[in-house]
Order: sequence, then structure tokens, then C-alpha cells
Amino acid sequence: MSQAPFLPVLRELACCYQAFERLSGHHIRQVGLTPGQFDVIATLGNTCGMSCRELGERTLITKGTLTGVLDRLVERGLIRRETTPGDRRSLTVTLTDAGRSVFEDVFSPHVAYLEPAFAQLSATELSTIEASLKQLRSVMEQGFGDCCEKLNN
Amino acid sequence: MSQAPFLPVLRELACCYQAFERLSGHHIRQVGLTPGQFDVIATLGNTCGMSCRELGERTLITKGTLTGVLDRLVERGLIRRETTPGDRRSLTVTLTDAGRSVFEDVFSPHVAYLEPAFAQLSATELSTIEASLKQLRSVMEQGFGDCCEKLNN
DNA sequence: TCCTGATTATCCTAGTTAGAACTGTTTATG
DNA sequence: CATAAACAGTTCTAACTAGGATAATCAGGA
Repeated sequence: MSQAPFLPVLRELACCYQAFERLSGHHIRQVGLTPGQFDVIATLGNTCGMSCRELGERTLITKGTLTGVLDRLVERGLIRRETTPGDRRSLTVTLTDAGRSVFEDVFSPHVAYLEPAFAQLSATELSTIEASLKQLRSVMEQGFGDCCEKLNN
Repeated sequence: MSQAPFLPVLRELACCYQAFERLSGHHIRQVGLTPGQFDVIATLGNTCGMSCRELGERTLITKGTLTGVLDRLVERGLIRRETTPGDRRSLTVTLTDAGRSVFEDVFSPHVAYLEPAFAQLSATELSTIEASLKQLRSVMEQGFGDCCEKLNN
């Protein structure tokens, strides 16, 4: 067990992420959105729309899921799917007026809701944490790359 | 935007967790388990069983989900649900012989699979990362507590 | 041009998720 | 001792998840 000193780090990562989901999700659901829907609306806010592919990359929602999330947002009249001129494979997703209004009603309040918790951390502490996360992600992504590479050789 | 310097941290946390899920889950699925099932088996390994409540706490799987995960493991003959002497509400979950054998076949190889990625990090770096995660989790859990408290006052 | 290969989005399956409502059991209190 | 509160696990619903298969479209090379 002590031969794998990284296991506690992974466990802590999982706990940490769950704590975030609980904290953030709690507020998001109160305003009638799911975390995924909020993510899409927050990403589309202040843009003039983007393709599903780009939306998937920015929101961290996988392609298969995204279709369903977008379906529900269309049903609720918050977004629109439009054909992209010049590429008939692609769709451009944009906020409707209603969607833009939800964005404005929800995004800033959500940041304000999170604010007090993070006010306890200094700028230095925040950057240490961010650097730690980046480092951790980097080794894991590299590890995943290496393992996929092996499969193709 | 720059008024909320913690947003990049949260984004990085989400990315980091997803990278972990991809890296770890990729291997787990190859051996025919889901991440949740692996989590249960790894937690039960080398123990003499525990209640659903304790299992839920240790694996970070919520109780509602746990029922289904356990159902599938019972179907596959990897675990057993036994009545707990002295408390008829509670069930004790233990690995069957088949389950124990899966544990042995899968746990160490999984740690070995992850090893090379983490070998890049020094012990010092690992503890910095762990401390960062703990700090981040702490402020978020506290934030969640504060917000729930408000609801009751 | 034709054709192969890559890209875009959707569909499908099995499984997981949170949250809330519910049953049965235990414990504490009046 | 009765009963209210707390607790253990299951059930339910709507949604999300990865991964793989599919259909339509686009781009490059023979």
C-alpha cells in the first residue's frame, strides 16, 4: 500500500471533485437547471454561438451526452440549432433571447454564491492549487496517451 | 471575469478529474468492470465486509446508486449481502471467493498501470498536490455547510 | 472524377448520478 | 411503555456518462 503513495492523492481528487459538484450543483438545481445545462448556457453566454464539437470541448460534456442536453435546452426554448453555412455536417448552437436572459439571471449569482467560500483563499494559495491541478492533470493525460499509443503498436 | 480568480481553478479541477476518470476507467473497463464496481471490490478487498452505509462513505458512491451497483455484483457472483447480527436494518456486504479472486487479479495490476504516470512526480510534489486538494475541498465543504445552514434559519 | 479516410452529429446500450419518497427497524424521550 | 426521531436500505425519476455504431458530409489523392 505504502508502495503507491499516489493513491491518497487520487482519493482526495475524487473527494474534492464531489465536494465541488455538491456545492455548485446544489445552487444550480435550485434555479431549475442541471449542471450540464448550466455549463452549456454559461459557455454560450457572450458568444455568437459555436458548433457542437466546440461546445463539447469547452464544456467537458461528451458528444453522446451533448445531444440530449441540447435537446432539452431546445425544448425549453433556451437555445437554437442552426445550420452552419459552408458545412452541412455542422450545426451552430446559439442562445435564444430567453436563453440569454437565463444566462444573465443565473451566471453572476452563481459566481457570487461561490465567492464566500473562495474568499478564504489568498491569491497565492489559489495559484498553488491551480498549479498542482495542472501538474496532476498533465501526468495523467500523458499516461493515458502512452497507454493508447501502446495499443496501436 | 477577473473578479472571480477561482473560476480557472474550478475548471482545472473538472478537467483534472475527467483526466483521471479517463485514465483509470479505461483500464478498469478493459477488465470488464465499471469504475463503481471496481471501487466497491477494491474497498471490500482485505476486509471482512461492511455495511452499505460504510461502503457508500468509503467509495463515494451515493446510497441510491449503491443498491444498483451491488445488485449487479451479486448477479455476477462477486459479492454477498448478509444480515448483520444485532441490527436487522443493516446488511453486511462481503466478497465471495470469486470476488476475492477478481480483487487479486485486478487491484495490483491497476495500481501498476497507474504507476508509470505518477513516477514522474517526486514525493514532495505529491504532497504539495495532496495538500492543495485538501485545502480546496475544505473551503468548498465549508461553503456547502454554510449554505445549508442558511436554509434552516 | 472516384474513392478512401476523416469529420460532424446522432443513436444506442448499460450503467451511474442526485435527490426525494418510502419501508422497516432501532433508539431516545416523555 | 409508547411514541417520536433517527437510521439503513430500497425504489423511483430525470438526467448524465462512456463507448461504440451509424449516417451524412467533406477533403485529399490516384
